This record gives sequence, structure tokens and C-alpha cells, in this order.
Amino acid sequence: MLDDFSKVPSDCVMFNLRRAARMVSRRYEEALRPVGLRAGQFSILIALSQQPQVPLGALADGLGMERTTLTRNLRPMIRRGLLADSPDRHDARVRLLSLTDEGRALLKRASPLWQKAQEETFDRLPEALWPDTRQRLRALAG
Amino acid sequence: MLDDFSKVPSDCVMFNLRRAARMVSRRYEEALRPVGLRAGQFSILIALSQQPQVPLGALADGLGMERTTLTRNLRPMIRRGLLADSPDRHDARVRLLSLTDEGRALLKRASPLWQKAQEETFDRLPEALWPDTRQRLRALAG
DNA sequence: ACTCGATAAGTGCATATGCATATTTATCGG
DNA sequence: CCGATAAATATGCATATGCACTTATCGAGT
Repeated sequence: MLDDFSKVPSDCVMFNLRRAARMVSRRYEEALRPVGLRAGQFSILIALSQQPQVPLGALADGLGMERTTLTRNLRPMIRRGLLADSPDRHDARVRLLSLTDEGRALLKRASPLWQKAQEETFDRLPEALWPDTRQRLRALAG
Repeated sequence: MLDDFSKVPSDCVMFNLRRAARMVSRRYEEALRPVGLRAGQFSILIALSQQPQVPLGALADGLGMERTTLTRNLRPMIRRGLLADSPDRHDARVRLLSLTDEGRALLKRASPLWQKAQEETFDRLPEALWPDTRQRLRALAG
């Protein structure tokens, strides 16, 4: 039976998650194209809109992402003027991140586009199932 | 209320999916490290183990991936001798992909490692919930 | 003050992702 | 057979992902 992998593709949690993430990301990115935001960039804007100053590492943890990945994801957003970074006064190692006014304005423009993508998503997965599904995704990510 | 994004991060399907996919992929990749397979590479091997000859486009569809992405994902695997490609006799545009013996052997070695990662995953999400969860992920990906 | 272990962040390398566009081949209408 | 259209794949560009390793800084103990 060692050679029979016939059930693996459908059973593999990792495969199913990655495929769903790819497909769903593409739909959100299509919706966000008018404001020129990638899927991950929108998530970063949202995460930063919650708090005024966030250390890079804390933000990476919240996104479930390696710090080194986040470091590079920030670059095009800072270049575009959506984010700003400043050193922590009390700890020179820490890079504090924040939204610029431009970033906040773009987020406002992006919000209805995201809303639309979210609604289209709920055409595929009944919205009533989402809170429960989200909890499962959190359990998987935790 | 346009400025209040406080519920978006937790509500956003795309964000939750991407985060879960990142975290889960990292755990599977850690498990698969002894055989030097990335998460996506394992999925490709599995998909190809089902059929002897698969056109690139059909494989990409099955993986829910752009053809152009798959084209490049194949490169390191072919270089390593895990996959082979040959032109379709009846249509010179088509690239038929197949596992090599080496690829099949590696898949055999990878299988128990995958199994272990899968079991660790089910420590986080009760396995009884998986068939239902998989169905929801499929609905999202469809 | 000094050393050392811990912590925060960055770099080099390799793979992953997909859109716009180009290239090659097939197919169909004439 | 020929030209137009469609189909399968590849390339250029930009962003995304994370591991191994490095650098800079902090804090505790001496």
C-alpha cells in the first residue's frame, strides 16, 4: 500500500489550504486592482490601522509571517508612501511602523472593493459558516 | 463608520486563509526537510503520481495554479531529476509531465514524513472536522 | 565598565505567485 | 493550401515566502 497515494491530494490539509489561498487571493487582488494593492499589502494596511505604532516583529507575529518576509513586503509600500517607519526611542533595535495619511486614505478607498470581494466569497461559502470556518483556520494557524 | 476597520482583519476570508496556509506550509516543509521537498513540490509529486502523463495546463488546473507559475515550479524539480517532460505526439504544443523513477522513490520516502505532519495538523484541528472543512475549502477554491 | 547571552532586524539564496505579453502550434473558413 | 483565430506554453517584471546567517542593541550579572 506504500505506493498508493490516491487519497493524499484530497486529504492533504496543506494542499487544500494552499490551493484555496491561491484562488481566493486572486479574486481579492482582482477586486483591489483599482487601488493597486496586492492581497498581502491590504492585510498589512488593515493590521496597521488598528494601532498607531507597531514593532515589525509584533506585526509579523500577528500576520503569522516570518519577520524577514515582512521586512521585504514593507519595502514597496514604504516606497509608495503608504507606510512610515521610525526607530523606537527606548530601544534602538526596534522599528516602529505606522500608516501614513496617504496609506489611510488608500485604505478608505480600498474598503468597498474589499467588501465586494468578501461578498463574492460568501457566494461560494455561506456566510453563516464563516465564523466557524474562521475558528478552524485559526486553530490550524495557531 | 468608514474609518473603523477593527473587524476586517479577523473577518477577512483572504487574510485568514493566507495566514493558515503560511503557518501550515511551514510545518509541512519542516517535516519534509529530510527529503528536501518544498510544500508545493510535494503536492506536484502527488498529483503526478495519479496519472502517467499529464499536460502542464491540466496539472495547473488541478492545483488551482496559474500555468505560468507551474512552469517555473517544475524547473527545479526537473533539474533534480524528479520529473520528466515530453512533447505530446499528437499536439506539439502540449508538454506532457510524468514522474521519474527517482521522483517516485522520493515520494515513497516522503510519504511517512507527510503522514507525520498531517497527524500533527490534526492535533490542532480534530480530524473529524476535516472532511467538512475540506469541503468548505473546495467551495472557496472553486 | 565589561562580558555574555538574548533579542530585533536585515541579507543572501532559492523557490513561489500571477499578470501582461510573446511565441509556437493547431484548427477552421475560404 | 492560406490566412485568421484559438489554444498551450514560455518570458519579463514585480511581489511573496522563509531558512541560514549576520549585525546591532539590550540587559543581567560580575
